[in-house]
Amino acid sequence: MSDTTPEGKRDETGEGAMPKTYDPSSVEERLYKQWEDGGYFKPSDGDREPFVIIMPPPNLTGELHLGHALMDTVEDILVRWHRMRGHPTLWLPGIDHAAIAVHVLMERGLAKEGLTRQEIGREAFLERTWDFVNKSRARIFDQHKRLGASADWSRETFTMDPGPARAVRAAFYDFYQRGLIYRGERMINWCPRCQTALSDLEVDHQEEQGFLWHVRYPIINDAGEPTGDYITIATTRPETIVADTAIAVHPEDERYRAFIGRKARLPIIGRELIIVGDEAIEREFGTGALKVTPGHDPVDFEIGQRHGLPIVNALNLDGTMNHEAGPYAGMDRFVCRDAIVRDLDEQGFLVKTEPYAHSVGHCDRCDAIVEPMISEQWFVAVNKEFAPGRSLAGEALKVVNDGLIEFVPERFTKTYTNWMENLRDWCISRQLWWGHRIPVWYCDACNATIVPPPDIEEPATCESCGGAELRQDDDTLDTWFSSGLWPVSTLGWPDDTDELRRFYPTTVMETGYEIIFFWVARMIMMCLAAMDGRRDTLEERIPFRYVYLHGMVRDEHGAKMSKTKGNVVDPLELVEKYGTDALRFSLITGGGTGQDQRLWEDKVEAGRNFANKLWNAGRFVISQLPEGETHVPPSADMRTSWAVEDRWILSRLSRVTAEVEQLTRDFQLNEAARRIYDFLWGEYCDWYVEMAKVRLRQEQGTGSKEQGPSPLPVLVHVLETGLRLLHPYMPYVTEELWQRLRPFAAEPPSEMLIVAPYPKADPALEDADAEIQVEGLIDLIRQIRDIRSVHKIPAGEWIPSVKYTAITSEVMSATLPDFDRRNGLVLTALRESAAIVRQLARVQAVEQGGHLGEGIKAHLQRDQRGRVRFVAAGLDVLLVLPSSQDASAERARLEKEIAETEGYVARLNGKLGNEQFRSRAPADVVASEEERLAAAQGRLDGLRRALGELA
RNA sequence: GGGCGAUUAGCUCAGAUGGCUAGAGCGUCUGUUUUACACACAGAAGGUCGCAGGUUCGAGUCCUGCAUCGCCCACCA
Repeated sequence: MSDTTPEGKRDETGEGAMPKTYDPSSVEERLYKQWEDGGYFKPSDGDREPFVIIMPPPNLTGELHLGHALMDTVEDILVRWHRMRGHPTLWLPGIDHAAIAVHVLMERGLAKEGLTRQEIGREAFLERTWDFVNKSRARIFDQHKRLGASADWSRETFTMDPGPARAVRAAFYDFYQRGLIYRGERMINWCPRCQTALSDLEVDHQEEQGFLWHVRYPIINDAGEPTGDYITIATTRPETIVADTAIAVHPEDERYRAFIGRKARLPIIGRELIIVGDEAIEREFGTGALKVTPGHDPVDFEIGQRHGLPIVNALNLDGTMNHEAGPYAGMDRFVCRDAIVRDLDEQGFLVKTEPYAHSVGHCDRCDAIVEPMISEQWFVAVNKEFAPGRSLAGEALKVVNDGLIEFVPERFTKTYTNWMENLRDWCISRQLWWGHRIPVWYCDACNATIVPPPDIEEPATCESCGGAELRQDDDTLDTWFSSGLWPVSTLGWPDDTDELRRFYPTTVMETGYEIIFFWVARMIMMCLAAMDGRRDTLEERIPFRYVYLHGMVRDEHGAKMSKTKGNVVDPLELVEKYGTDALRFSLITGGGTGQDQRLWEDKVEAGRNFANKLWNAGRFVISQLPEGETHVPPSADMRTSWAVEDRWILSRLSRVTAEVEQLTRDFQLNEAARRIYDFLWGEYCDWYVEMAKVRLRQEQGTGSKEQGPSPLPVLVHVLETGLRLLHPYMPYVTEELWQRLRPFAAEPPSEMLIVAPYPKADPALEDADAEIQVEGLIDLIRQIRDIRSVHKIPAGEWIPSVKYTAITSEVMSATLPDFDRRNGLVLTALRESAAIVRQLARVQAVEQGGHLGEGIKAHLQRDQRGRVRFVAAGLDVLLVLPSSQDASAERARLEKEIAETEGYVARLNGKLGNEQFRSRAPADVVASEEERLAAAQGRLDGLRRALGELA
C-alpha cells in the first residue's frame, strides 16, 4: 500500500498514497500557490477589529538571513493565528531603499571597475542603482514566500515608490512649517570615506588602543612674549592641535587657577590661545588641562559657545588637512598626526606619550573613522515645543509611559525611555545620491529657501522674487526618515484613505531589538506628529499597540553570523534540506522572546522529525478511516458512550487549547509551540493512538463493535483539532494533512486550513476523573515496562499475568476521602480497560485479585515463575513473570524506589508538620500536599512489604 | 561611567504573576523491524538551578551583594 510509493516521487495532486516519510518539497510550493491564488492573504471583510502588521522592510543589499527567517516566522504565526480567529488580518510587506548601505555597495562595485561616482555623475549612478534595486526586489520576496509568509503581496511597497515618496515630502513640508525641521550649522559626524554627514546613531564606537600625548604650551604675557611658564594638556588627537583656539581648566583647580584669563601660544602654528575656566573639565583626567578645539570636538564646541571662542576648521571633507594646518596642509589626517607628534617632540613640546585605550567613532557602514565637524545640515528638532508642553520626543515618551504602546519583552521599555530622554537633534541630510532628495529649493537671486507643499514635485518660480532660477538642495534624506513614516505612508498618508482609517493604528510592530532607536523610536515620533490634527487622541495617533522584539540568531558557538566570518547559514538551504516547517519550528522554540539563540542543523532536524511524526500519525489515522464514511466532531453530550481514554484525550485537548490561547495572547509563542508539541507527540501519539489501536484491533478482529464505541471519531477529531492548533507554527504539513482528512469530515468548516477556525477550549469536555484514570493506567503500564527492562524480559515476550488490588489505607481513607475515591476510579478504569494494559504492557491476563497477601514466598515454592510485587497508581500489584526473577536486580530496584519515596515522604511530613505551613498556606495547597503524602505513604508501605517478601 | 541580559543535565535551551519528586531536544547507556513513523518505539543514567546573604509557611522564580560571560548606551580630552 502506501509504503510502495517510491521516495522522492512527486505527488502533484496532493491526493493518493502517502509516502512513508513526509516530503516537504512535494507540498510547499503547491500549497503556497493555493493559498495565494485563493486570496487568503488579503484581509477579510467584516467589522471585527483588524489585526495589522507592517512588515519591517528588509533592505535591498542582502540575501535573506536567519534573522529574517525568525522575523517571518514570528509575524506569520501571529498573522495566521488572528486570521484563523476571524479577524480581518493585514500583513503588509515592503522593502527599504537602505540609502547609505546601498550607496556604499554601489560605490564598491564602481571601485572594482576603477570608477568613482563623481566620474560617472549623479544620473548614471542612480540609473545603475535602480537596475540593482529592481533585480533584488523580486528575489527578496521570493525568499519570504519560501518561508511560508502569508503576507498580502498585492500591497507590496518600496520606500522609493511614488506614494511613500510623496509622504516623505508631505512630512518634510509639514514638519518644516511647524519649525520641527530646520537647517543650521552644527557639530555633526562626518564620514570622510562616504563623504556624508551621519546621525549620532550611525556612529559605531569601538574601543581602540591609542596614545595619550602630553603637550606643553608656553604661557605668554600681554606683549605676546613667553613667560617661561608652560601649561601641559593631554590629547589623543594631536592633529587637531592646529585648530585649537583655547585652553580650558576647571575654575576651581588650584594648579591652574592663576592661569585663567592669561594666554598661551600654540606650538608650531603660533596662534594665541586664551585660557578659560570651565566646569566641564575633569580635574583628574590627564593633566587637568584641555586643549579646546571647537571645530572638531563636540565638548569643545560647547565650551567654545560658552566662552565665545573662534572656530577653526582644519579638515577637508576627504579627511586631509586644509590650509589652516599650515605646514601640514594637504596631508591625510593620520599622516599629519605622526608628523605633528614628531615635530612637537623635536621642538621640545612633547612631554610624555602614554598608551591609552579609548573609544573611537567609526562609520556604521564603511568603518572609516568619523570626524566631528561643523557643517550646515538639516535637522529634526526632537525636543522643540511645537505647542505648549508638546515635543516629538516628549509625546513619544508619553505614549510609552502611559502604556499606549507596550514593549514585549517589557524590559526594552527602559532601553527606549532612557534613549528618548537624552535625545539630541537628528541630523537628516546626507551628502549621498541614493535616497529621497531633500524637497527644498534655493533661489540664488534673492537667497530664499523654498519648501513646496508635497504635491508640487518641482517648484517653477521663487515664491518671494518670482525668479525662475531655482536650485534643488543636493542632499538626500537619512533612510530612516522615510522608514519612520512607514506605518502611515504604506497606508496612503498624507491622504485620509480608507486604508488608513481601517488599519491605523497597526497592532504589532515586530522587529529586532537592535533597531529600537534607528527605527521604532523614529516611527513613534514621526507617526505621532504625522497624525497630529487628523486624530483626536494620542491613542488614535500611535503607529502600533505592541512592539514585539525578537532576538538575534547566532551560530553554534554563539558568534554573530557574518559574511566576513563565513559562518552565515542560509535559511533557504535549511528549507531545502529539512522543510520550511522544520526551520520555523526550531526557530520559534529555540529561545525565549527577545533572547538571542543559537541555531544549527541538529536543531532543525528535531523540527523535521516532528513534522514527520505528524505525517505518520495522519497516515495511520487516514489508513483506518473507511472510504466515504464521515465523522461529526464529538460533543460533551455524547460523553457517556466514550471510553475512558477518549474522555481523557478530549479533556487534555481542551486544556491544552486553553493554555495555547493564553500563551499566544501573551506573545509566549515558544511556550505555546512547545505545549502543542508535547500534546501531539507525548500524549496523542504516544498514548492515545496506541490505546485506540487496542479497540481498533478488536473491531477488525471480530468484525464488530461489541468491544465498545469506535475510537475513530475521537482519533480523527483530536488530530484535526491539533492540526488547527499547530497550523500557525507549521503551516505546510498541517494544511497537507488537513486536506487529506477533510473528505472524512461531515461538515468541514472551510476549504482550507489557513482559514479554518482556530480551536477554542471546551470546558464541558474537561474531565478530571478521566485524567486520574488514564494517568493511573499509564503509571501501571510504565512500571510493568520498567520491570521488564530490569528483568531483561524481551519486548516481544508475554508476561503471564498482573493482579492488582486497592491498598486498604487504614489512616488515609479516614482522613482523606478523596484517596479512596481516586483508587475507586483507577479500579474502574482497569476493569474497563484491561485490554489496554494487556496490549501496551504485553501481559496475558490483567485481573483484580483480593488476596495478594498470601505472599510471594508461597508462590516461589510452588513453581519456577518469578513474582514481583510493587505499587502503581495507588494499587498493590503483583506481577507474575515468565521465568524466575533475578532477586538481586529486583532488590536493587525496590531499594532505589524506597529510598526515593522515603525522601519524598520525609519532605512532605516536614512540610505538613509545620504549623506555620498549615496556618499560612492556602487551604488547597495544604490539601494537595496531604493527598500527595497519602499516596506516597501508601506506596512506601507497599514497596517495603515487597522488599520484605523478597528476603 | 551608566543600563540590560545570561549563568538550570555532557551540549543547546524552556521553566510569566513564588506552591507536584525542576522539564525538553540532542548526546550517552540497555533493549526493539510491537503491521503510522528507526526522522521511530520502550526503558535508564545524568542537575546542592553561578556564589553569599535576605524576605516567606514555602525561592530556580522575589530582594541585596558578589563573580564570570555577553550586549547596549555615553562628549573624560
